[in-house]
Amino acid sequence: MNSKEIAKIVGVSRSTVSRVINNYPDIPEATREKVLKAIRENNYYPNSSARRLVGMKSSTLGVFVVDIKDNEKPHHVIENNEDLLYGNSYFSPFINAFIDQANKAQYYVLVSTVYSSDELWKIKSSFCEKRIDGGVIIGSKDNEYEKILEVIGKDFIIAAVDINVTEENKDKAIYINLNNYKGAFEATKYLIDLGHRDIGIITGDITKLSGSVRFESFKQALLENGIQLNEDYIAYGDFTEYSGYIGMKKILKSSRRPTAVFVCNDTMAIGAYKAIGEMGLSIPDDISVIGFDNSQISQYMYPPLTSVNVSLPEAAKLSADLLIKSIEKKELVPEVKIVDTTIVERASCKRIDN
Amino acid sequence: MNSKEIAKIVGVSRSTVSRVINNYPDIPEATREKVLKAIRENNYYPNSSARRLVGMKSSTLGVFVVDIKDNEKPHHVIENNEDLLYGNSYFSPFINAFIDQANKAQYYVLVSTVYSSDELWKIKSSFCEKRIDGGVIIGSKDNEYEKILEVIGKDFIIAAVDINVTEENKDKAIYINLNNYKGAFEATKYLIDLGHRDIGIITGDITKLSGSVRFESFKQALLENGIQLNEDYIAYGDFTEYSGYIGMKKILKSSRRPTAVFVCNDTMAIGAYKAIGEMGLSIPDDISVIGFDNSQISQYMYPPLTSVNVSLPEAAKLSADLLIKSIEKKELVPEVKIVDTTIVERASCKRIDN
DNA sequence: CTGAAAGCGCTTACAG
DNA sequence: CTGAAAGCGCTTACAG
Repeated sequence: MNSKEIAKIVGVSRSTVSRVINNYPDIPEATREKVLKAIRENNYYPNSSARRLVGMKSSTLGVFVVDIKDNEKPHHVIENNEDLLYGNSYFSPFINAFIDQANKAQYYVLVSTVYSSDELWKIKSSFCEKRIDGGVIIGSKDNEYEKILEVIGKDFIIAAVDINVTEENKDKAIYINLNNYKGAFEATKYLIDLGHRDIGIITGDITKLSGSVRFESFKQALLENGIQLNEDYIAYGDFTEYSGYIGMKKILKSSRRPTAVFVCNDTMAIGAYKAIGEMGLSIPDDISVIGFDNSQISQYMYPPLTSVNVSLPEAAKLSADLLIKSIEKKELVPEVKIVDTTIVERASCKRIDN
Repeated sequence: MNSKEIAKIVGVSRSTVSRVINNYPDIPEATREKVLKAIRENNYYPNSSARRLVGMKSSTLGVFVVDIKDNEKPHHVIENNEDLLYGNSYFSPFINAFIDQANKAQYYVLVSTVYSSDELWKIKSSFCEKRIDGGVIIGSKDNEYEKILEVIGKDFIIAAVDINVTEENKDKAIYINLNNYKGAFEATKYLIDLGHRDIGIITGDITKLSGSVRFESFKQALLENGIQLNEDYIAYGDFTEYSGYIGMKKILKSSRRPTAVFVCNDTMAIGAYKAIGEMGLSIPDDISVIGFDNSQISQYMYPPLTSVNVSLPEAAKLSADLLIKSIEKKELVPEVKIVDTTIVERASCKRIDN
């Protein structure tokens, strides 16, 4: 079944069929009705490839989940480790919300994963083969993102999440950033307000924007509150559960233990909990812990983890909306959006007296 | 940049360019090299729509996540409830593994969500508009699936997860089922072997295959072990956290409490844990709990939940592989595959003396 | 081994 | 208001 057959059935030309499908004005109601009826009765769906070929939009958005691990790490702590995306639930809320928002606007969503530099071609080919009208990149480090930008050129409608915006790149994409600075600052302030002075940190991957900003903000918050940062209280992690475990072990070995630790994401907090448990310490009595991301798991941890909520679903909806806005406008509308953060208090932090 | 331009640059015809792209034999190595070089240097990517239009495959697989809720339910227990897919992490491992497997075979993946019967068109149009070469449906109830089958006709390559295979439908799709019977049987047997005789159940949505089978299997296991099923110990849930909460409350009101409960999925177990906590009871000392799905959260619950593992990633990989097999063969190869289950022991069940 | 030509199914100026 | 025709970018018999 194609438009020609529909045309024959109704007794009009393909042009007319096309016009009613595309909602042209100036078509007599009677004709429109007849065509629509034939379409319905014959179960006709216009071929999407043919439409694209003549320059219509594909009504498809891409989401590229970049999760490149250059150096393999041991994962003793992780049970059931599958080591790939499906072992990492961090991106799922984003992907799911993005699909949902796109679908609402009648767009389809192509999802691709990039696990190594060799797979960057997936992003390029999706754009160059004209499979998508626009796409969002999430999970990439700044340097990877620069490489991607080079590769796909500047003629595409593209959005990036959690990427450092510079003079150089600011006109080349839509940027959705998380208010990491405020979130980390408030998390630190929260611990200080609870009376803590000996505060540690397990950082994220500081080659990612969210990793470096959370760390800087933590230091700034201590500084502004006249608190000395103890080098022993710093552990450099990489956002994985295992690094949280190792990091907390390291911190707990300090001659004088901190009374609170800011763990830069919830996944590392899981590892940190294990380390604390193994040392026979208890949360929050012996040590307070605050996480970041407010991931699904945080509410089920024991004790439930106080965490900084950054709404990935909100970031996803923003990405989809802005991408679609640019697509309908037929050109990239560069923009920078910041998704806000709030602290979700649970039971992992305790007030202490000095 | 198109194939014509490449042809001009190299000094051959478009036919020849096309032949090298599609790896035709009988092309002199010299010609092949020259064409490849021009393609590389000019950053040429064949237009996917044009290729599809002449009958090539789209190299795209669809995954349709069906999550239709006919009647809205209260969700008091759920914090941060967004009520949509991204509030439901159950499907994520499947989606992610499916994408991964498809990408490995050089296929793209289109993901769509269906939250109400009105949105069933998404499935139909993806197929009929020729956006995908094949697709898998997950999360649908048997009756919804039948409706989908009707709608999309029988000319497409389609797979379905967790659907009852009948004489009627068995030739119309590829079926990937979970070994719910064995899993539920072993879970029940596990409790019995631990010495439990007063065993309750919170069922899943028994209009879904996995819901009804797990329940039937539970009853059968009790029967074969000469244990009487107490009506007070049955709570009918629907796989949601809230129904687990309500279900456990109901069961705990029995004049004589059961010593163990089989909760038909982990999400409901979360609710059940809360109910048990609120009654001032402790797991597993006062009551043993076993879940189903071995979801990511189960290992972080307190105490960690013993659960039946069904590998959704494995089901996903199977779906992708079989779909691709049919596509390459250019016709549906109906098949039924069963994904196996195993019990993952953690700390929520205890041996008791009779 | 290779080119000219047809054709996939659509949309959109163009002309009336 | 509407039809005939061109053209989107590819692949594939067909003929040589």
